[in-house]
Amino acid sequence: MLDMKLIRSNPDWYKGKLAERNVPGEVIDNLLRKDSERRDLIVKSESLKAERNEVSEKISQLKRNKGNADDQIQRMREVGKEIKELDEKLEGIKAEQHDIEAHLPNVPADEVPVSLTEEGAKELRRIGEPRKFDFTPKPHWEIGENLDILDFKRSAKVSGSRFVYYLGAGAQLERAVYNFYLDQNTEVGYTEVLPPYMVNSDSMFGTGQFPKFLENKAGFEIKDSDLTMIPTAEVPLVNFYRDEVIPEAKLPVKFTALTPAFRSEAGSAGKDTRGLIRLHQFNKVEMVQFTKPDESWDALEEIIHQAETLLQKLGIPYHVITLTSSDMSFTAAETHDLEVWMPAQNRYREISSCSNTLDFQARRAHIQYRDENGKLQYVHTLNGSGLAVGRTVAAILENYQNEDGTVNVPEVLQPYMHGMKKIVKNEKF
RNA sequence: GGCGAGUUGGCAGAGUGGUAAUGCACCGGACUCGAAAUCCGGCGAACCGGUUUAUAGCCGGCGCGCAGGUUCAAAUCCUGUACUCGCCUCCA
Repeated sequence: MLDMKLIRSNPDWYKGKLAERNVPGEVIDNLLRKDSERRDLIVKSESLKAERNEVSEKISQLKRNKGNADDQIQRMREVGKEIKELDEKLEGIKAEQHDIEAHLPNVPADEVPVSLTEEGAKELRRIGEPRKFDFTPKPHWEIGENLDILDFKRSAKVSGSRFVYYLGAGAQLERAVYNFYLDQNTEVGYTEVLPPYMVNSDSMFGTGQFPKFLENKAGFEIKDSDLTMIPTAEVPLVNFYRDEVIPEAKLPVKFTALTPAFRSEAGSAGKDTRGLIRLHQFNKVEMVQFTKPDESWDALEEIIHQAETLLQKLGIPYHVITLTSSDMSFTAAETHDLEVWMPAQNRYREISSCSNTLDFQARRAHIQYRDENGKLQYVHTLNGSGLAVGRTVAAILENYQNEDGTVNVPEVLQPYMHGMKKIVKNEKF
């Protein structure tokens, strides 16, 4: 949520910035109109309420002295009616204003490339040489199916498209990857969390998924309940402190969690229909930080660095890009994606998204801290994948494949695989 | 799933229709070399609006889990709902 007071005092600046994210200027004009209408109503209603309080006090005195207050009561009956009418109108305007505010995305930071499409993302650096193959590298789903460590046919039967069974060494590899990630993240100061996988709609609003998520049918809501399957661990991690004041001494708070992420992938029909890239359910290790306002940009660098370290230890080539103003998630002020090299597709694919939301989520979720002057301030929240697990497995299968169809296990994962150095065909299934 | 109790300021805790006691804590002052104790005064949360250069001050609104209702007036009455605790039932 953006600060209404700031929009009120710098409307043109906000119009310009939000135009970079495809928000028409009329939306801001409309918002300002609602805002001033709302405040007019407040003034009217509150002055009547002040009068009512005053007269009620008199009525109370008269009654105590056994006087007659019929005139005043008659008058207050009218005033009461007027107040009710004004307040009903006010509620309507408030709801309309809130609806507009709830749909306004965060303002892009200065470094963000301005573009109304995803074209124009800035490449910051490229790390690791893509391997030269002396055979044609296979896509990961072929490798996985040939080795009998991935089964997309049976998942389709049991659940539908965009699900998968990992089997044997495949399941073990997935587990090795996320255990490696969790160990690495906790080693640099993140507290491991195992959060709920379903959250209520206040939480979904707090991190900025709702209301748009509902309109786009992007998530999986549980019928006849207020619960939604989490689309990312960011939701339960950030909302951990919703409606709370975090003691200053605790900041920065750093959480990491492994959770499944559930996404409907509405609107991506036909895209990445095969393999592990785009599933309704996938595992992800997430990092979340709560910081003081002046520390969040450093924290973003720290998160990206940690995500990069993971890929470097795995030995997978990647690059880091800055997303364009309109490609960022709704809540982000700036987002850097890590994309890993996928030999079979001959391109980089997203494996991590690291964002600073500044106080955008903190405002929605009411997460504050008390500064050295005792004043309440919104914290800044950040999130970054560290990393997507399924996509990591896909990247390992493709980058570490051998001509005979086997796959080498990256060295750092071998201890997590009971020393297994190579994945060979599993005949059991 | 059933029954019962609870939800009031940082904490504790009164208040069953007349507009939020009190204690601890906290802040200011007195006393003191200083502190403790004592005394005096203040403060009670966030939040919203008006005034203002001001996130200062002042004024007002709101405020007793949340949402409605009754009333001139609601922490108090009514309805719904969330959460917490206890007992029962069920269950990995």
